[in-house]
Amino acid sequence: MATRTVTVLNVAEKPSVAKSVSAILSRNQGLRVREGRSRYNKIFEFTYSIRGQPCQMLFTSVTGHLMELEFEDRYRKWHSCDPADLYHAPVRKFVPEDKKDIKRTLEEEARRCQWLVLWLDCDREGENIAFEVVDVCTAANRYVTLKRARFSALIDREIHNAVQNLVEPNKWFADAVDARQEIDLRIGASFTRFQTMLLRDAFIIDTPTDDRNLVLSYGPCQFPTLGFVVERYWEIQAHEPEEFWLINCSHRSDEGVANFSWMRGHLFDYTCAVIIYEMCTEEPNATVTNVKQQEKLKYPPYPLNTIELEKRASRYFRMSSEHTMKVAEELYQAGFISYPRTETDSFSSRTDLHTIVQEQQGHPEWGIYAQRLLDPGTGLWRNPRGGGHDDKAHPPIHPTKFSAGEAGWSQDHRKLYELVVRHFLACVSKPAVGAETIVEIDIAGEQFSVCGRVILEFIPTALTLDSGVTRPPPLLSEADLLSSMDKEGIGTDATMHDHIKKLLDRFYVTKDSSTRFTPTNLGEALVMGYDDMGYKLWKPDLRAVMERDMKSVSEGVKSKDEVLANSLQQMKACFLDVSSPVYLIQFKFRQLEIPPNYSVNHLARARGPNTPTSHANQSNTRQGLCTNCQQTGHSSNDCPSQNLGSRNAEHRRMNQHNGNVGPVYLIQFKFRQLEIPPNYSVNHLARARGPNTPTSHANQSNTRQGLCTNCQQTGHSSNDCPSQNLGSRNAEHRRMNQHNGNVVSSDSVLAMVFELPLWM
DNA sequence: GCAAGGTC
Repeated sequence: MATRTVTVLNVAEKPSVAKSVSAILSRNQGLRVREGRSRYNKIFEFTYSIRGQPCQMLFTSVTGHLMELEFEDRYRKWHSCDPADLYHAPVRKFVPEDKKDIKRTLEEEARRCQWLVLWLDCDREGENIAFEVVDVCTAANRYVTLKRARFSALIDREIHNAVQNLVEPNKWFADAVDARQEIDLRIGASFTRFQTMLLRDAFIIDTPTDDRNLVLSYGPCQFPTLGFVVERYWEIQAHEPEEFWLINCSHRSDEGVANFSWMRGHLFDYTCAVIIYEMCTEEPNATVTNVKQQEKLKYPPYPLNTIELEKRASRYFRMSSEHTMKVAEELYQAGFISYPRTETDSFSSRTDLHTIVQEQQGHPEWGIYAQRLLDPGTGLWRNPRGGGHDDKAHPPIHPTKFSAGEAGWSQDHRKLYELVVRHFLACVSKPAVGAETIVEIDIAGEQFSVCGRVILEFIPTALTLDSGVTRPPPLLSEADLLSSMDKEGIGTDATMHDHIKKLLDRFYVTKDSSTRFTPTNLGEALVMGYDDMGYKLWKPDLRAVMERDMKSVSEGVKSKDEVLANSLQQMKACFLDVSSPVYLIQFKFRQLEIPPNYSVNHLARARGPNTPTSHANQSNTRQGLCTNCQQTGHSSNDCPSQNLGSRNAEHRRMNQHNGNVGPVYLIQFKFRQLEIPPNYSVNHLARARGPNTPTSHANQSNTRQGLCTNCQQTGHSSNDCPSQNLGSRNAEHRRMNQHNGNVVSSDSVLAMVFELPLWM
C-alpha cells in the first residue's frame, strides 16, 4: 500500500547551506529552484524518502537571526524613562523590516507543509534561530510537526544521517541565547543612555561630527575591548626606565665579527657589573666550552580560520580586521575562497587537498611551487597539522577557485586572495629546515654565547661594559587586541572586528599607521571613572561570568529565568551605584581631570573647587551598607555583586607595576674578602634580567607558533632552551631556592640565579 | 540615538 507523500519545509541558517544540503539529499536528481519573497533566499524542491516516508521537500533559508529584541515602544525614546527602568521594562521580539520578506516566505510555505525540519547551525545561536523560525511557521500553521536535523559538516554521509535521525529542537540552548540577548540589551541600553546624557557635554570632539549624534556607548564586549587598550596604555605610562649594565664581547676574524651575548643578560647593579667586567678583562682568554650544532625546523602554520586571517592581514598589510572581513566576504561571494567566518583550523581527512593545489599550478608567482608540491619526487608535500578547533560547520579558509587576478579586484582583494592561497600552500608543505651552530665560551668564569660561528680559542677583540635602559611594552596592535579578545572570550570570531571598529567610531581609541591603539582622553576617562569606583565593567570578567551562566542554562543546570533575575539584579545594583549622586559628581570630575589629547578635548568651564580625590572616604560614610553594591545585610567581602568589581583602586596601581616586561632574576654574589666594595656584604644580591630582554608579553609570544617562549628561537621548546642554563624561569624553582636558603658556589663570584617577579 | 549575535 502506497504511503501518502508529506510536504516538508526545511529551513537552513543561510542560503549556501540550503543549497548544499539540497544538492546532497537530491543527489542533484530532479532538483528545482524557485524564487521566494526574499531575493537571497531561494527555495529548492526535490523528492526524498525519510525512513520509508515519501517526502516532497521544500528547502529554504533565513539569513541568521530572523528576530531582534527591543524595548516596548514607550521605553524606546531616550528621555521616556529613567535608564534604571530599563532593567525591568517589558521587551519584545519582533521581525525587523528587512527580514519581513523572509518571514512571508516561511509563512506561505509553512501553510502547505505537514512537517518543518530545522537545519540551522548546530550551536546555541542556531538553536535560538530555530525557535524564531518555529514561531513564525507555527503562527501560520499550528498543525505543522517540528523536527531538528543535527549535522556537523556538509558532507553526504553526515547529511543523510541527520535527516534519517531527526531529533527535537533543544530549548535549553535557545534559552541561553535569549538570556544573553536580554542581558546585553538591558545593560547596554541603560549604561549607554546614562553615560551619554551625563558626559556628552564634557567633551568636544575635534572631528567633524554632529555633537548631538555623539553616543558614549557601553557594551559588555566593547568595554572590555577598550579595557585591553587602556590597560596597556597605563602599563606604558607607569613604566619607569631603569638603567642596566651588560658586558658585550666580540671577536673579529677573517670571517667577520662574532658578537657574543653575555649569558647573564642585563645586570641592574653597576658595582657588580664592574667587578665582573674587571675580572674578565684581567683574564680575557676565552675558552670555547660548548659547540652545539642543530637542525632548526620552521613549521608551517595551522590551516586558516577567521581570527588568524584577520591577524595576518593586519600584520602583513596593516589591513583593519573590519576591512579584511569585508573583502573576504566579497571573495567568498564571488566563489574564490571558502566561507570566511569559521573557527575551524583543521582540515577534514575527506578534503581533497591535492585538487585545491592543482588548481593553483598555473599561477605566475606560486604556480611553480604548487607543481613542485604535487611532484612526489620533491618530498615537499606533508599533510597539514590541525590546530584543534572545529566549529562543525565550515572548513578552514582556503581557495576554492583559481585566479591570477580579476578585473574588478582592488589591491586588497589581490592581497587577501594571495594570503589565503599562500597560507594554504604552506599548510600542505613540510617544515623548512635550517641549521644553526651555537658557540658558548667562558671568560674568567663568565659565560657568553653566539649563534652561527665556530671558533675554538681566542682573545676577544672587544670586551666592553655597556649600559642601557629598560623600555615599556609597545602599544597594543590590532593583532594583539584580537588575541586578547580571543583569549578572554570577548565577542565571537564573526564579531570581534565589529567591536574594534566600534571603539574607533565612538572616539574611544585611535589607531596609528602601524595598527597600534591608543585610548583617547574620552576612552581613558570612561575606564578610569568606573575603575575608581571599583567596578570591573571594563574587564573581561563580567563576560566570563555571563558565559558560564549561558553554559549552565544550555546544560539545564540553571533556568533562563533564574540567570536573568540574578544577573539583572546584580547589574541593576551596580548601575544604581554608579549613577548615584555620590559617584555621579566624581565620575564627571574624573572626566574633566584628564588633560586633552587626541581627538577628544575637555571643556574647562565646569571645573569645580575641589576635585574629589578619594571615593573611599565618601562611601565609608554610608553606614551599614555594603561598599560594593550599596545593599544591606552583608559586607563587601561577601557581596553577591562581587564579580562585578572589587572596590580596590590599589588593584589598578598594582597592575601598572606588573606591566614591565620580562622576568627579573636575583643573582647572589659571594665576594672574596679583598674584593668587597664599600657598603656591600660578603653575600650580595643583585638584580638581573636577560639574556634576551623580551619586548613582548608572554601571551604575545605564545601566539607565535613554534617559537621557544624563552628565547624566541625556533627548533626547541622552552624546556630545552639553550638559554635555559641562565636560570630557570620557573616559579617552582624560585620557591625551592628560597626555601633552601642561600647556596653559594665555590667560585668567587657566581652563585645561584633565580627568578623574581619585577615588582618585588 | 542604546547591545551582541546571526548573515547578505
